Amino acid sequence: MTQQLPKAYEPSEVEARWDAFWRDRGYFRADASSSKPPFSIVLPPPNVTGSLHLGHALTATLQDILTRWKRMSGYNCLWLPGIDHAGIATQMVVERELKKNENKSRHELGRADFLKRVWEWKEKSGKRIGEQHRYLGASLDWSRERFTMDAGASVAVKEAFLRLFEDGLIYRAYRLINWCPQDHTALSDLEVDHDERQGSIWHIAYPVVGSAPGSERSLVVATTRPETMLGDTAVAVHPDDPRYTRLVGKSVRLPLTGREIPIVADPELVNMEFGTGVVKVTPAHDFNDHATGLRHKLPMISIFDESARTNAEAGAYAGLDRYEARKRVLEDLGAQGFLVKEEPHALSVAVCQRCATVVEPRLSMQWWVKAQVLAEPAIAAVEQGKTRFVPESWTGTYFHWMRNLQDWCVSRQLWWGHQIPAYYCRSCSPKLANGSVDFSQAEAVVSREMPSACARCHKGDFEQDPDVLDTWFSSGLWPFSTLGWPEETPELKTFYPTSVMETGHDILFFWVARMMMLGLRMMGDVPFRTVYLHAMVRDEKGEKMSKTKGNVIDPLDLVLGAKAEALAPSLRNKFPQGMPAFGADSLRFTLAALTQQGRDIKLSLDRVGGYKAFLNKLWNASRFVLMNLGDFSLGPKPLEGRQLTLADRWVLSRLNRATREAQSALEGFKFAEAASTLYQFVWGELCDWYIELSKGALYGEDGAAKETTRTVLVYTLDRVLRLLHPFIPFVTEEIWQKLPIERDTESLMMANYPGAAPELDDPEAEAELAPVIAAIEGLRNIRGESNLPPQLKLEAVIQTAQPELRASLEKWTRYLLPLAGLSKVEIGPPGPSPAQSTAFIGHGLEIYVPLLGVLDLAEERSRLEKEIKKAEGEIGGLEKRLGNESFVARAPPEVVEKDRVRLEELQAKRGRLGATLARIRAA
RNA sequence: GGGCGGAUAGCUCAGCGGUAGAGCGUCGCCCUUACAAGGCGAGGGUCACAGGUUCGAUCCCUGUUCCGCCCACCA
Repeated sequence: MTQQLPKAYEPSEVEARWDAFWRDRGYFRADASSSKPPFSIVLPPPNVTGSLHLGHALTATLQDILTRWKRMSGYNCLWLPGIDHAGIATQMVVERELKKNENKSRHELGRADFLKRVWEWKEKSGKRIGEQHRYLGASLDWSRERFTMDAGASVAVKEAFLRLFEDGLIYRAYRLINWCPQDHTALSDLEVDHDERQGSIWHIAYPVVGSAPGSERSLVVATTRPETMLGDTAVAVHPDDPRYTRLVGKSVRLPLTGREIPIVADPELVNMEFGTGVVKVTPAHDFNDHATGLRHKLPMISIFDESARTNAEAGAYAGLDRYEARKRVLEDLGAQGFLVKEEPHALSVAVCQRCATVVEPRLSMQWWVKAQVLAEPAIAAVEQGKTRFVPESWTGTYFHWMRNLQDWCVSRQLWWGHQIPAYYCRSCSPKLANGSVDFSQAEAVVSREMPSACARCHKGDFEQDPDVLDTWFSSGLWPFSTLGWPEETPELKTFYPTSVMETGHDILFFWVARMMMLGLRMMGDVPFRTVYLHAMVRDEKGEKMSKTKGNVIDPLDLVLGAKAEALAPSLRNKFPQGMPAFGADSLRFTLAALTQQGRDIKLSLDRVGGYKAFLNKLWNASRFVLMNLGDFSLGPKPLEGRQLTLADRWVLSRLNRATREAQSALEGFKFAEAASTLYQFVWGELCDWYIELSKGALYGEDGAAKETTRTVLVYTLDRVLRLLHPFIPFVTEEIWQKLPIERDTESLMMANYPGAAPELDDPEAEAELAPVIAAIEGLRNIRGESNLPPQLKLEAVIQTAQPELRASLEKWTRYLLPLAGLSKVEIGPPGPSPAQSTAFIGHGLEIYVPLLGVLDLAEERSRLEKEIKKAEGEIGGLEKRLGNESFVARAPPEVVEKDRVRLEELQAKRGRLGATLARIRAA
């Protein structure tokens, strides 16, 4: 006896079981020595900062769909999990915790103890991230889980750094960098956001030295940062500006300090049209000014310390926060008559991506990667099609960025991260006043390990560079460091280049581009064949999810449900009773169904609910099948030699089409299309039609017909479960386990993914069933429109001029009668319609139902009038088009013919409806 | 200042040169022996706007307006 299913689908009950089942049997594990074709994806390692959000759920869903699909298709699949140490982000989180819980700073703890805390945090957070992935059903190979700071990654990082250094692609330089005064570290250009703000622009008069007293001439500069004037070392004008050419080479006296600075001509910095055409030059605190300073060999005066407080260079203004300094400078400028005016001014300020503090450009010694050199092969590889982007539109963005690369600042003044493998001799390096090594002046020795002896002084007392590497340096090595590089492992051989890099488009530059550059450099080949970039998940209104907006949805709340008080405010409104448990499958199916290319995903909770209903539908269809099987079981080659009935042939043909479409959608990364094809088949064809059509045979006498129906039902359901498994692994496994079929594997996830079988395509069957479906729908329309209860059996007359339609209807009354709720049907060629009947005309059929005194005449009249009006509207359109000579002459003949036929049909329809209406009126 | 998306039914979205589709929501009728998380039926759209190409445009082209994102050193 077949196992039965509970009446309603309960995701939490079902989903809890399968992850452990799969893992215990080792199904998620890849095999580096397998002879199957490889398919590999490395999971973009989530940051250890916290728990997963919906973006991660989308990542996991899409990658799991690909992996499960490929695994079922005979590939040796590696989907490799890992987590990222996320340098600055994690350090900040732990610092904040430390402050909150113990009211201590990291400096009070010291580097070693602080790092111990971060590692503790990493353990906890990493564990949670793993659990969350398991709740989502992600079939990751946990035996290969990695961390960007584990021993293997450290070896890889050192190796890569060393190689780049030896090749001259990593160097140290004293330059202007983005500095976060809050986090006290350098930032790369990418780690800086630009924020539009309303500020002011101030005009300040700088007196020209040597102009006649009394008629003293001034140059008026415009600036949004007046406090930086303390570090000005020139003013610049355009060489072609007639207003100022005479003054070039002279000097101005800096207000407040009285320092004399030159007037220089610079066509790059100065735009004559803008402001007064005079620009103050502060080479130590502005990128443009810095370049200008280099061009003119100007002194560079840093007036801020690491917290952006003014230092001794600021003279009387020393020791102030930069904004306080601005206030004081402006006050004094005003008091002394140098301030010409202040105007409101919209400006874009650079802020730290992590803490939103306004970034201060700062001169400092940092490590750099020569990005342009690495970019060349990365550009070429994409040009040559070795790696392609999906959607393709990202290719242009990639090229644009790659072709305009500046050198990459990779050193960070943090504690959490890979410490730079550079060492400084304590004996012969320059020292600071306090006796410690002055790293900014000392010469670095780059080495895998601490050197044993100094080449210069032969002593062996070294200190490692205290800085760490940008977190993206280690993640840039991820596709090969996780496979054992720099060792030549079997994994590397089998799985590199990886098949697909699936990630959010927000980290195209941060990560994808860096992997391309470093992969090509270190491995000599691209890190992945295809880059699929998905959209950002937003809330239903299209707003970015953020804690401050209170619209964050925790994926696990959707999966497991949550109490109202645990929800973000905007969700609490929607679910005052708490969030129901939709289950991982519902969430996964929703995310897949909403994944279009190049767009934001607005997560509609109603659609999550809708797809949960779909799972329930699938569940109940399966229940129906299982409860009607008796002791049936499906053997090998089940369809061979079967006398298939029309409905059987029809559903197999439709299944075949769905199979083909789902396959090709997946091949093109069209997740939504694949999901919706399968959805439509299951609900709209299998459930709505085949199951209904099968009931006659199923409830009838035992025998070959019943056996065949059972065969087709189980066969179709088995196929559907396989097709759907990559999308909704839990519920499909649960059902599949109960199917009475012969299996060559214990689990659906290891079963074969179905391919289309051309012999199942059956257009004749589809054509033959079409009039039956049309007749049923026509009769349902009459019943629905006339509010006739379903129990009321009707008698109908169906007339059609087409003999093949008549033949089909006559042959398949066994489908027509029960599904249309008829007690009797009369089928014939067009003739006089029955007296006092209502009509439905369409698809070549004229359907009449005698009124029998049960129908409301007025209602029937209005229904018929409405139908006639609709037909007439369409007739009008068609007549106009067919009356247009150029349409008839130029449109393809088949289009014209189609319209002619359609017009005739409609005219006939109008005629018949009109006649029917007249008879009702006459009654 | 460049670049990329988007604008289709009340909401979330498909469609992308030949009569506008789905889910949810709405309105009827049904607790029909898989499913009321359901069945059947219905209503609901000048496909942002203006031009152009075409026999024909929601779909192609141009421009405009909004929305979102990315890049850029505009004092």
